[in-house]
Amino acid sequence: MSRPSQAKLTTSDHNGVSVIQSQAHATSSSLPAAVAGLQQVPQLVPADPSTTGGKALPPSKMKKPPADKDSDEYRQRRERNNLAVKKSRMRSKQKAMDTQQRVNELKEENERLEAKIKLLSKELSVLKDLFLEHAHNLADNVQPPTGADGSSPAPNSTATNGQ
Amino acid sequence: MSRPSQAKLTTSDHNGVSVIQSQAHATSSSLPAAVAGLQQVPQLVPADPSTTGGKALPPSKMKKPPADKDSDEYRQRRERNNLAVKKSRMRSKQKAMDTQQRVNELKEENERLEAKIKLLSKELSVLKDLFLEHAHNLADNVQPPTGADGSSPAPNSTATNGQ
DNA sequence: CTAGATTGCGCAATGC
DNA sequence: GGCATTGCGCAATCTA
Repeated sequence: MSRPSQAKLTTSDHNGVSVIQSQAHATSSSLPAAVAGLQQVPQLVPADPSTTGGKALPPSKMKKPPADKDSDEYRQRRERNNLAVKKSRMRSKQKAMDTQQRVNELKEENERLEAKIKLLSKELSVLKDLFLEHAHNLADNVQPPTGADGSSPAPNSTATNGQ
Repeated sequence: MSRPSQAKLTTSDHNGVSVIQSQAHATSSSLPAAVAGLQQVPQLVPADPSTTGGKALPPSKMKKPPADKDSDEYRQRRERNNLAVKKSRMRSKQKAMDTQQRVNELKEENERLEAKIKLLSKELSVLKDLFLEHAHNLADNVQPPTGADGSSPAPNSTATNGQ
């Protein structure tokens, strides 16, 4: 033993062990040649396969051998996983950046649209004013100083604007 | 010696060593009581401080002691860092989610704006049509079957639409 | 210089 | 059985 490994009260139920690493994670592989001593692998595995119960092992319920650290298989799996992890993380980061970019684009577009709205609104108001003026002119022309007739004044319409 | 630690050709110049861990990263601390044997710490540090050159060590250029694994200080630092890391990652994730949210909001707003533009455009076209109609009516009224007068027709204005 | 914040990386559990 | 994701710890670096 080397560490107390006190009871874990946290939700984290990881294993909490690591050993040496340091290898070139290239596709190639330079396996360790010779290592002297030092190999604390909690080797708490059964001896023979029949320990599982001798049955046909339905859903397969057995303790996994703590992954033989020196196994060739193990190193291979690790390397593959490391690669996958790197890939996944890169994509994740890329996605984040893309999202950020999207935000910027959308913001720009928004401004564009708002500007257009402003312009259209202005145009509309101008046209409406023209209309009103016209109406007044008409009213003044149609009812010249001929006399006082009880005709109702020009009907105005000023309710066409909705937020 | 414990591990080959082969020459690192990769850009990564990490250290590449880890040992056992597993501790509750709570604010409290339950220090390890007793640990037996097992302590492979590559203790390749100078003996006395004068090794640095005996000078006043300007930019301070000395190899860091590989962090005594069992040191109390060490564990404390690690724990703090682990906490910081967790915090940082949480914030990072949160930020990512916020950004995503922002995208959704902006998209909605965009649709809203586009709808408004559509509406305004329609209103505008209606008004313009009304105008044209009016102009025609005027033309028909101002120039009744009285004869051919060389008056220029109603000045139309149809160039007010941008983009 | 000390301490937290970031970041790259490997490990292991788990999802698919 | 294999890649993809994800939480986590370590160490180097950045930053305050």
